[in-house]
Amino acid sequence: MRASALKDDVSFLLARANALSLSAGHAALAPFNLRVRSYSILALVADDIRPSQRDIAEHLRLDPSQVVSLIDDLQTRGLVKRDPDPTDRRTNVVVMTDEGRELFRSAHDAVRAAERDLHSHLSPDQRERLSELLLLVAFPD
Amino acid sequence: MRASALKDDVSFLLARANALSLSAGHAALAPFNLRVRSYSILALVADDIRPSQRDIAEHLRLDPSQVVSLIDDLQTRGLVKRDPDPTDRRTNVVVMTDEGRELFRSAHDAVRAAERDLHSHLSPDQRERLSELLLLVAFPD
DNA sequence: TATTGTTATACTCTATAACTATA
DNA sequence: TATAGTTATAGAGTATAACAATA
Repeated sequence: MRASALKDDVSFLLARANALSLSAGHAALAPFNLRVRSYSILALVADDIRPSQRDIAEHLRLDPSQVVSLIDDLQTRGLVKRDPDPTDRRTNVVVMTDEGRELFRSAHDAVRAAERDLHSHLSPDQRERLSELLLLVAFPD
Repeated sequence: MRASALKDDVSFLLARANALSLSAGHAALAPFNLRVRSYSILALVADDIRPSQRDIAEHLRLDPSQVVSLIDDLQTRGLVKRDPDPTDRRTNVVVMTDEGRELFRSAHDAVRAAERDLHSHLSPDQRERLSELLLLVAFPD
């Protein structure tokens, strides 16, 4: 069964690997009341890049309209806030609050632990190479 | 932006790579009136493994109840059919029809072409290694 | 008792179009 | 004329529980 036409199909392997990773991620994030997508936004904002909602949408491959409600939720919970961009009154810049930073730190640890667990059968070298190759595929530019 | 906390996060890269691959896949499959999931079922059935619906569900990480409606659709279109398993009257074995085989062949070509295009910036060696590593991650057993 | 396929339901995610305020 | 954010809506994907037939 493993040796089906799909087994050398990179798209299929990608889909299955991602499904496993998503499950593990959601399980790890549940205690923090975060989903993978809200966690990703926190991660993006955590670096003090001050991204606009548009930046977030593009980097996370989300529609701008989805970002609205995700940020709404995070803002309601006091984890991020919207700052007006002084140079363009149309755009909001998303920044992290102290509570957000703290929650993200714990969530980040949990995610890393889950990931380490999920890939425990890979050698450090294999993990490294996987990461490099995936970066190429995820950001082909 | 590319250099955010997420860039060395395998889960994130996996998610983004999969999103790109899904888009390309859906675009390639649209002319055949297939979605990625129905295509995957065809691919699994195409090898004459005669999988049960349960087998399909497990291998594709779908809930058995989802498989029902996917097979319903494919069967209505005459692409697959359900054969009773002689050794266990509870289970259906899913097999391909001639039309199904023919459609799958064309769809398979289209998917391969799209995939080749999507990974055209990788060397053959990199593609090979990516495939091997993903197989390890997708099937950790 | 446990398992296969099935039905039903609710929730999340994804995709699209249209609107407003700014540029 | 184009872009950022927003609202609304519909469709696809996901998760769960319960049931009949069979093992």
